[in-house]
Amino acid sequence: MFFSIDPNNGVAIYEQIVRQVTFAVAEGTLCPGQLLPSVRQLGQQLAINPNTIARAYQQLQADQVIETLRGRGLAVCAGATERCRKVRRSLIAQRLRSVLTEALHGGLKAEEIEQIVGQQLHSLAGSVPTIGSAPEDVASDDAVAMAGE
Amino acid sequence: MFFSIDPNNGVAIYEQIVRQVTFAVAEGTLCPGQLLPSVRQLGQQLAINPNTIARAYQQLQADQVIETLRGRGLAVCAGATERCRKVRRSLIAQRLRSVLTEALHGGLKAEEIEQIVGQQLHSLAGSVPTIGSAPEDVASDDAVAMAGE
Amino acid sequence: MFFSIDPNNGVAIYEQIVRQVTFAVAEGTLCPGQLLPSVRQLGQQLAINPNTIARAYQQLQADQVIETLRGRGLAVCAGATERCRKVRRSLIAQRLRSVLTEALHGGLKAEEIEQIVGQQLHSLAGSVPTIGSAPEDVASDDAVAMAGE
Amino acid sequence: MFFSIDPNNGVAIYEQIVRQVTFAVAEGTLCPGQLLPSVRQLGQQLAINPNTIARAYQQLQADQVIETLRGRGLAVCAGATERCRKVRRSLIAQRLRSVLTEALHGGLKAEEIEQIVGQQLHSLAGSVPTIGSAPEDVASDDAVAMAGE
DNA sequence: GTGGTCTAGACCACA
DNA sequence: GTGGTCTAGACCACA
Repeated sequence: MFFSIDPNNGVAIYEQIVRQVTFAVAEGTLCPGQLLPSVRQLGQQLAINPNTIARAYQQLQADQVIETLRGRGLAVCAGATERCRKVRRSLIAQRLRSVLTEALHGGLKAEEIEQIVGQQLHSLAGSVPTIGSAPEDVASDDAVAMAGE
Repeated sequence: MFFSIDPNNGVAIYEQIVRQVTFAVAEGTLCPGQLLPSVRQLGQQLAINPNTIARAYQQLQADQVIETLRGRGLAVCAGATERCRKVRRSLIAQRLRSVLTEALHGGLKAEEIEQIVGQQLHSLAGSVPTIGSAPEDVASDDAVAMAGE
Repeated sequence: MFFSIDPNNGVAIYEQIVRQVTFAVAEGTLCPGQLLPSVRQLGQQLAINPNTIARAYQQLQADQVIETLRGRGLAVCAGATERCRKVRRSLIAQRLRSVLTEALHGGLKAEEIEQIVGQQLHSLAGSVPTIGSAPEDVASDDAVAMAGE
Repeated sequence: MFFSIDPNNGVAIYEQIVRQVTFAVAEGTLCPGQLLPSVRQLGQQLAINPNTIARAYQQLQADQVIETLRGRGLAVCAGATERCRKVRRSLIAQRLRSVLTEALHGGLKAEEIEQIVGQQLHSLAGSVPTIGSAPEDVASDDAVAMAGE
């Protein structure tokens, strides 16, 4: 499990961790029953205060993505994979809609936007380590939510 | 000039104003020499504290998008249109890249992402009154979210 | 709004605050739209660190009991009264069941327990300031649980 | 002697063990002189770390419920039955009063609470293996407290 | 003034 | 060793 945290991108650090864990579970990089890195360990690895990690883990517990095994650590919940897949799609769709709205609102034309998207997907596709992503349920948009903003 | 501010989308309010003014200039809704609404007036219109508006205007001055006309208010700078066009594309591209990176990183496949983008552009294209915009988010995608940006 | 916090009763302080706010909303002592005491103010009043208050308020936000009014404070959500009534009953029923189970399990007879309950209700009824409690929905047991004990 | 431990009910595990042993002695399931299961044995039976069992046994010794028989293990003290009866009633009464106070404080009416108690006693009475409970001394409330929650 | 986030460091229950 | 909770103090955006 790798994290890439950017403390200055406007998204709270704990939130970035929540999203990345959620995505890792959705993708199968983290499987039900598997232990997460400990609060202290991950804090050290990311050079982030353990309390911040703990806060992310707290939210992931509220989201029923992970659960505590007393004295042993935090493990991915049973059934979390499915839940995280839905949440992942919802989170991405939400951010996308926000950007697309701004772009259209700002006067960019749909074709132009699609072109930018296409370009970026191509240039990113190579560099992003797309670990054999499990097949996705393309069905409903933004089905569920683990916790409201 | 219409603004649509979402206090809960993670982007600071003053930043949203900066972006929307920039986009309006890029688009030609606001032309060089044209006066902006006063801090108080806009504050009242958006039901936002004037301090927040003032802060946005400060940054727009620093960005050389607007300038003070002594005793008359703030007006769009000469040459701002061109500058804002570049900035607009850059701002959008930047946000897009950020979302796309997260999506790919999170295991979504490029095709899937393009599909979501296509869907959303279609559903938004109708509702977003490009130029002289007004009503916002019509579609009901993304019911809830676990954690918004 | 009065709080009575016992730092040593085994229930986390922030949890006690969450419960008491929830109950106050259920009871109508706190009404939708009403502002809560500020984090710093309540912290001082209870001689508790403001961060602990903030944590309670965070959970109450996740529970959709309160919401932030940017820069102004935290206010009770619309619709929270109904929600809190259900939660209140559920929280009490949950604790009661836990005690009753222990009592029966430990060999006390049902009659004996009911007698103790009756005695205590009588002796407590006088001292507890039961502010005209709104009528209760006696429907389903343990409907929801916003916050487990 | 059977234990039912709930790791998530807010009461520390060692505390649950202390209470259940106390209750078993009160009830006569455990009699003076009788040996308790060893730390290791009980730890294995409950899938709990032996350290936790040991801590519970330590407290039971401090409470004069059990004592070490050199080389043979831990046995119920003489006179413990009587003592545990009082403690049992006190512990239950204490927890009950705590819940009832919260309930009244939270605006539930006495009738409503008694109704919930009645319902739950009926539904639990069947499932809880009430081992021939010894007659109880219904005298004083909250006589002693060996171990606070 | 308000809440939101983060750091640093402490103590507890449990393994 | 593990997570959970709490304190103390800082900086930020917003009113």
